[in-house]
Amino acid sequence: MAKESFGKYIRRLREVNNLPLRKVAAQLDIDTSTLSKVERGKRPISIDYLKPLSEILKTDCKELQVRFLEDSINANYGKLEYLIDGLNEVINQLKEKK
Amino acid sequence: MAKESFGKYIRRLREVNNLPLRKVAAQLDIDTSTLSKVERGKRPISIDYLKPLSEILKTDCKELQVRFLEDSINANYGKLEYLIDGLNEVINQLKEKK
DNA sequence: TATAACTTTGACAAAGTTGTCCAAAAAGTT
DNA sequence: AACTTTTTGGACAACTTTGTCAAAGTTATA
Repeated sequence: MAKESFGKYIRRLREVNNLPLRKVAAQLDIDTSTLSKVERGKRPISIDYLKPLSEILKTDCKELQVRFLEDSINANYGKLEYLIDGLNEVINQLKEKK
Repeated sequence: MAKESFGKYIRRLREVNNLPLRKVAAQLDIDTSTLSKVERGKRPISIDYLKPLSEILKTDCKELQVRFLEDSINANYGKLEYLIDGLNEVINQLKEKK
């Protein structure tokens, strides 16, 4: 079964924390409607909001990034035939680089 | 040491094949100067050109995709703290999905 | 039901991207 | 050196993306 999307994930967290869109959006300094669209998958979130969002939603920053990447990579590179191989290679490069 | 960039890679292949920018660009149906910029890393290549490009340059389509991903993922997600973890997770998801 | 708070929708502006065109620069040839 | 071919640079138009605003729709509650 397919994993919960990024949007549904952050909506769920927001509801768990009993926060209205209004408050979360204000803390991120974006418009309520923008956040609403992100939650419903109508548009991607910008990468810079991930860190603050994880704090606002009191969630693991890593988990949030991982979920973001799942959506984003699939949207951007889903067409590629050799995506898995490419990702593995990228990981190898990144590990060497440290 | 850092790996050869995507641009340098396709330039090298083009030169090995003794093809001018003009010919490769024409086959891709893009402007010569666009391809020139891609080769010099002044702009990204659009994903749709990868397959035809691999044919024109007589190279392994997989290798080309992998090199493209290295550049592209680094450019788009390089900032993320947990990039490696995220990529691993994405790979797991993709493997399950098949 | 009336009211207030929350959420969604779509038109819009600003900024960023993608690719073209053409002139200038560089490299190769005779 | 003159000529031809290849490559580069930058201004431009078309398109896409990112986020805002305000009005309309929903939901919760008194």
